[in-house]
Amino acid sequence: MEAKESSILDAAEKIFARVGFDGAKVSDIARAASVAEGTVYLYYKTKQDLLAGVVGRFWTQLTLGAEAAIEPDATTREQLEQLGRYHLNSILEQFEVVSLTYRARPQQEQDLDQVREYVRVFDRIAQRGVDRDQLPKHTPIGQLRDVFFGTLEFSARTLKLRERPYDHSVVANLLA
Amino acid sequence: MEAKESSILDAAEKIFARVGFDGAKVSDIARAASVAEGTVYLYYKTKQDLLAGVVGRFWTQLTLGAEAAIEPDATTREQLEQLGRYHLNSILEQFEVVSLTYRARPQQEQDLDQVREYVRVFDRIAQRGVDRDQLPKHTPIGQLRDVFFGTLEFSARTLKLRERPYDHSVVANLLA
DNA sequence: CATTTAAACTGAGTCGGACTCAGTATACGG
DNA sequence: CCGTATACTGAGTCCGACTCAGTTTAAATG
Repeated sequence: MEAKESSILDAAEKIFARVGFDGAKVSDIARAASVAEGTVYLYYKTKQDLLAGVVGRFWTQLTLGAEAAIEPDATTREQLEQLGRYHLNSILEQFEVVSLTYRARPQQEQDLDQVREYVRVFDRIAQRGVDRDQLPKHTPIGQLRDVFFGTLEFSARTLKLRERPYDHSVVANLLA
Repeated sequence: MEAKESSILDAAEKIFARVGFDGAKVSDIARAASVAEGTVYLYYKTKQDLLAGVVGRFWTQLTLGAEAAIEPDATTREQLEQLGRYHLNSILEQFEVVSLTYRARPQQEQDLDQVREYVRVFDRIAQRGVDRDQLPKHTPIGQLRDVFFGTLEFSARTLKLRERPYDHSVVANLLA
């Protein structure tokens, strides 16, 4: 990815986050990226495509951050707590960008590949937990994953909508 | 709500569900409702407003259905299973309409009032469970609610995106 | 009933913003 | 340098959300 393209993505992310997908004009994004409107369309076929680019990059970076936040030598339980805290903190801090994910096209497989990649971080921790007998032999990892991310995502939305301060006990309680 | 208005909502729901919010033209919705385009705007200020109408009605009906699906004399545990099954079945069956909820404006308080009303069905069951000693005295109902709906919502998305058949064990396992 | 007045409805026209593409600038090999 | 390809530009096109002057329907009054 060359400089011009990520400059477009930067501008798009900033403006989408500020005024939302519908409120953003491609012409404004182009100006913020110091580029002509037509240039945006050289890199992204449509505005919707540009959104997919922003969202994809975000989740890719989140995956990298998550992997960095997990201590390889910690117990499975500790690792899950680390991931949970990292996840909740991240989506609360960057709630506007996360919200843009809902505007991606779920029927377009490719649009959500990076989200799947991110979710696999959980799967790897859990699988390793089973392998080294820190989780029961037949733990239903898929269902556990749904509980984990589902709860955190729903909690985050609730917290944001109510403007309540973040209750740090959520992660700890969830694992109990 | 007079006949013309619900005819507009019916048409909008059908077309939004089929082609999505962006793919739907107000003129098509108007024709499907046997009404002029301008008439739609007498009832709803904007297309976004029309969406809020569709989504609001959906959740209101879901609340009624949920209340009907719960046996007043059952144990708390049974009631939660009933609600869980009803919820998961409903959102899987009407996934397209549920998805429209994500296009509502979360910052507009009023847009999500009916969703909050629906969620309160859970709170009432849990509160009653505490009152009649079927749940521990200091059960954190709010967090339990996040786990409950969060997990089901995330599971439903996972199931839909993977086109897997619905695994009925999710609800049972969740409560265990 | 006829008549006035208000309310509901209509759809051709306006307007804004996503997207196009003919033309211009820049890079690069010979 | 020149020729050619590649990157970029932004004025113009097109489409669909939204408006509003005009028309129809309904209600109120005598």
